[in-house]
Amino acid sequence: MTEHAKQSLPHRRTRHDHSTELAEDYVEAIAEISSSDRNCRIVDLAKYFGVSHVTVNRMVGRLQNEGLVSTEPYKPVRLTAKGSRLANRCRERHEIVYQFLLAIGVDPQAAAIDAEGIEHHVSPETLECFVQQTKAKQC
Amino acid sequence: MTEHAKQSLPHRRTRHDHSTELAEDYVEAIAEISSSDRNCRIVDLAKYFGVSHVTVNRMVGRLQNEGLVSTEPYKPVRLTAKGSRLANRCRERHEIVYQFLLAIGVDPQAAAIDAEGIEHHVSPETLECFVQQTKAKQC
DNA sequence: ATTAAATTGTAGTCGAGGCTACAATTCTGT
DNA sequence: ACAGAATTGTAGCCTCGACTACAATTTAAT
Ligand SMILES: [Mn+2]
Ligand SMILES: [Mn+2]
Ligand SMILES: [Mn+2]
Ligand SMILES: [Mn+2]
Repeated sequence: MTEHAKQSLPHRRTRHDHSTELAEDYVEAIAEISSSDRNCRIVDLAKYFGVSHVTVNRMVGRLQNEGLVSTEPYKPVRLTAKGSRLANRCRERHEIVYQFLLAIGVDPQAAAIDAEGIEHHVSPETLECFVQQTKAKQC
Repeated sequence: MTEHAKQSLPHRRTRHDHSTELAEDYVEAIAEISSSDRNCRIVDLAKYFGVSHVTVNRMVGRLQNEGLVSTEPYKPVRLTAKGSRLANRCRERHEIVYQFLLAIGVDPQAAAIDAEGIEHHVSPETLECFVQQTKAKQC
């Protein structure tokens, strides 16, 4: 650790959050689409994220390299066990952030938008505080 | 607007937040360093963010193109009026997010780290809710 | 005044994440 | 069965944000 690591730690952490963000959103999306549709296709993900199918195609390849999804040419995308576990964790965290924003009075539309970005920067400690606050508000 | 814009709006918004994030963090850092040191140098920013001076150098060039900073070769980096206004807005938003996290019980270290990423995804509506919550807790 | 150190600039590389254009494959309707 | 539509894959391009290695300039020490 360099002398200024303490100073730059928050920004280093933010950069790390961003490096894992897409994988998290992808497995979450694949889980959601798979549960309703039964089959998650490349085009579904392209529509979901608002990007081209080419971008999705390459990202799915990366997720496969990381062991999070399994797919074959021209076949649907499925989550591996590892991918499923990650998806569940992300879905729970996302839901906690979203419900917390609602609980403090943010309107549903803004809460949905903000939660999509915020979720990736919430540490376990902060997440726990969100849970407690949401509970408190519901009493 | 395409047919699925509504579905993909949160992710589009998150991508947009990320596209403006670095400029926001840079002007905020330049303002902070300038206020204590008097002179903000490339190396100061490199240490502050934990990146190489080359990365900073190019980013400062971009900020200059956007009219946020002014600098000359081998000279310190200064904020323009426009850059100063942006820095002030970002500093205020950052502080609100940080104080809010403290108010709901997050420890200072975690709050500092999480706030650095969260701040860029907080809409004006949500920010206002943060302010109200922080006030409420202080009573 | 010279040398050494610090700072800044430049050249060239890399991977991530976006795109368009086009080719290949699979699915669907008649 | 086969033509057309939808889907998926491939080639090639771009910008951003990071890096190393090295050159130029400025600052500091002797
Ligand atoms: Mn999500
Ligand atoms: Mn997200
Ligand atoms: Mn930040
Ligand atoms: Mn972010």
